[in-house]
Amino acid sequence: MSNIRHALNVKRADDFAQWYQEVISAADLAEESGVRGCMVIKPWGYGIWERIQRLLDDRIKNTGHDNCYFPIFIPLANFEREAEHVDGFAKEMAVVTHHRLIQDQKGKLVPDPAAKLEEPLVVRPTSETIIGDAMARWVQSWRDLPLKTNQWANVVRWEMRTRMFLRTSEFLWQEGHTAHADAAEAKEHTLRMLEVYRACAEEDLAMPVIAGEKPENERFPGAVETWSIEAMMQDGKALQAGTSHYLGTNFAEASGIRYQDPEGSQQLCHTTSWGVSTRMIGGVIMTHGDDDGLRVPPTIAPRQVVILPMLRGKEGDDALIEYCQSLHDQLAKQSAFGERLRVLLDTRPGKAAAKRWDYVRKGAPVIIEVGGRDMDNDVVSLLRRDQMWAENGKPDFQTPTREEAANGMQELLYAIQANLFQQAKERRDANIRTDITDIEGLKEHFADTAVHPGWVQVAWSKPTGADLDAVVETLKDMKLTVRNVPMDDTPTTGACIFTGAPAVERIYVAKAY
RNA sequence: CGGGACGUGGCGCAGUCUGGUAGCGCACUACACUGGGGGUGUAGGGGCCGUAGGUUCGAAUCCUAUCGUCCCGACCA
Repeated sequence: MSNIRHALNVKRADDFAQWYQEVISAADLAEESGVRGCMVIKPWGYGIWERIQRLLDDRIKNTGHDNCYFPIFIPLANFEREAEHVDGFAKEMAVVTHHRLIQDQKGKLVPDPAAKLEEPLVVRPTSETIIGDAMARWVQSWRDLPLKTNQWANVVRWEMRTRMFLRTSEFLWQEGHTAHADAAEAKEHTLRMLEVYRACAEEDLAMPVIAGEKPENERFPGAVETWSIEAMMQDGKALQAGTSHYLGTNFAEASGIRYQDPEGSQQLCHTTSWGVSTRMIGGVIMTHGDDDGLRVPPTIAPRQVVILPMLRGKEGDDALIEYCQSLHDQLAKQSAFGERLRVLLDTRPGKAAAKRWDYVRKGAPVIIEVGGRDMDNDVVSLLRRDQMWAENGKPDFQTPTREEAANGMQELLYAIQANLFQQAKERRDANIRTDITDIEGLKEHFADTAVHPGWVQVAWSKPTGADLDAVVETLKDMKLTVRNVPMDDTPTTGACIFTGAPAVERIYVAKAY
């Protein structure tokens, strides 16, 4: 046990925040950019994002959406139209005020006063307003509805405190925007996209989530309802991994999105918006990472299988590479999860044993090392990243024949995917308490640092306004937040843990990212 | 944005208090040895010490400003 020499210097149990950063650098996912709050996403990290994009984009297309692209700059006046929206975002906006630079007396480049924009442009923090404008043009008749669009884009929110992938000033995301004829259809669509996110998180990212409705205080600025998927990280904190909003007619009114109904009268559209971002990658790290680095689920791994020939820089290398190449080709012809296998044969000079640890840290699901002796016996040495340590504290290499390795790969990848999900789900379920019925109990539970705090689901009366503010304040003192009310929540009885009034539903309470 | 810490070769650090012009480990390069495993040895390459001013004969070291990073808080779809 303790004689295992892990690939990272920091252990999750010792310092989770530092471990998180260590994984990002050790797995070569991203690095600092020198620009406050902005990061450089490196090939392995971006490769994971591309995988998520591909899989989610398919799901979005399959639910009837087409991709568009809207400008990164939004006229200030345009942004001003929805009051709550402005309140929510005004304090974190990047603003463009000039369109030219000139050199001052000292030779420094400064904005040219003569090139000041008459109306400043804001860098989009989200695109409801500018897409609303387009929708107002595109929608005339009830026959134009529903209008279902999506865009993949970057957005900017001037964050006070940033953390790689979890909260950066600039981040990449997908934002869907739809317009519907009535509330029922729009609400139904909001939930449909929430379900798409749930499926994407659980099936593609192997990250179990709770899908549910956000309480009033956590709503998106300008939304009537906000729904989310919440994932539990290994330190017990909750991560909001995706949101879906029913916007009512708020943005339709602001942008004039109207249609003529079959009877000939003008009606306001009901709109929705929903998004997931590169934050998902932070979720993958904190869901699947271990003391040896990242573990990437096969569905989103840029490379699912890495083959490392044990080269010696001598004659014999060529035959070994040929042997590995044939394994590579055999694997690359196969499929799993409805796609061709992604296999890397790494023939760069260097020791296989040394390179192995790079891929362990990156979390490649399957690592295959092949030496001369393997070749002679027509076998390979195969390491499963999701269960890589043997009893003796050494990497647990299996030695199937080349045929067995090739023929069993699809099944192996399915098994790894399932195992990662299972591990995460068991850990989450083991860390949810549902038996706490008073504030004191809540305090005790979260004060005891010896116990993994996780989440607590409590009965509550769904307070609003000032009553809700009081609840939020109470929780804040304990560094807790209300997360969401799960969709499959059954009617509850008893008293609200906060107000004492009759409870109407059960909500998750947790520390959060 | 408030409090704290920090910024020295790719990474991790020492040197800063007591100014004299840069060092260690890992990584990297070459060669040799080794050869089922993150190996060993020898020899090398790489840094105007975040940036800009200032004090001084002389600044990584002292002063000022500024940029960036981390932690705590406030804030946050």
